[in-house]
Amino acid sequence: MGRGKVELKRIENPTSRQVTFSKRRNGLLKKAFELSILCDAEVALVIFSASGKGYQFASHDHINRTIARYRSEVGLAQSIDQRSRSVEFWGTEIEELKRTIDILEARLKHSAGDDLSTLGLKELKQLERQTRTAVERVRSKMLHELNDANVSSYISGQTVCNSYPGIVQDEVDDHQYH
Amino acid sequence: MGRGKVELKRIENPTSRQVTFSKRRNGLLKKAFELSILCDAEVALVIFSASGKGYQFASHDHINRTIARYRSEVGLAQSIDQRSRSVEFWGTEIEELKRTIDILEARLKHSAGDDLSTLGLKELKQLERQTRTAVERVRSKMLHELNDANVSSYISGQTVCNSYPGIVQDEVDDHQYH
DNA sequence: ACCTATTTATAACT
DNA sequence: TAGTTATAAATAGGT
Repeated sequence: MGRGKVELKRIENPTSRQVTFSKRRNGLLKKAFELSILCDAEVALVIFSASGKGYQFASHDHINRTIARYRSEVGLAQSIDQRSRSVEFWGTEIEELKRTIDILEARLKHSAGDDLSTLGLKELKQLERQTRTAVERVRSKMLHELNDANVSSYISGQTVCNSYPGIVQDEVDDHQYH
Repeated sequence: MGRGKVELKRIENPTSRQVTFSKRRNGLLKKAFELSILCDAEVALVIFSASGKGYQFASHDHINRTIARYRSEVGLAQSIDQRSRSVEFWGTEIEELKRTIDILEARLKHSAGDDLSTLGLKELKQLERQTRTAVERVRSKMLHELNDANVSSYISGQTVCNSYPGIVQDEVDDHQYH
């Protein structure tokens, strides 16, 4: 893409190699981000320039952890074995994991409508939409489950229809579907 | 790029999401490869589809090793070496934290109505109740926020009260909150 | 860094 | 799932 076609080999001119690196690196990072959003995919990307400078993108926390470990391994030219046994290394790893857990737990509470006091109106609106969609999806899934499990049964067909408005109280029928 | 512009959000239609994933994944892998050749850069790219299928590119062997390690961590099998190393010094703490994170992430998805295929009817019922309650709570909280912000406004009071009774079907009123 | 002529990537369609 | 095509996006070369 550009004024001229370029053949797939190392660019010899150091200046244009650097320029191209900078441009394409940004393009690649952008596309990695887009893929993760558009397709709900998990993407991890690590780039090191020839001069050793590093760049990264990670769509998920647990990939971030992996990348962090990678960077610490490569960056600090220390034996993996030594480093992996150090308190420092595993300590920070544990801290990161705990922080991730805190964040996830907070988000889970919010999703259940708990602990909303810290949220602003904008977040509440977003959450309202999310929870509303969730209810619909769950109900739709339940409906399909019930239909799949009782294609020919008139009684359970009734159950399905009846259960739609008041879903909470008919746990008694559970055994029929397990 | 294409017949139409596309906005940066998860593609809802599963078919086109899958098609887009396939195309963009290939594009990303190709560009990662090109960057590594043209600019003599070190590039590692890991992609997991939402359904869990993995793809990767790595320009150098030692990144390959990192990726292999990552895959073994994320995948079901974990190398004996890794397990013994972490267990040797830190017991199962990290593994437990990771397991906790996996569980929380799964529950978070469920709370958003995603990834319901693994759930049984009983869990779906429970989830339905939870999400239904969540919507109510979020709406109630929004109501208070709005009232706090518009103490003297009769209109906003009306708006909120009307939205309460019918949770699923009154999307029509949404614009009043957005 | 900014500018555009071109090449590439890809969204919609088949 | 694999082609085709019109269009959006990336970017090579130049300023």
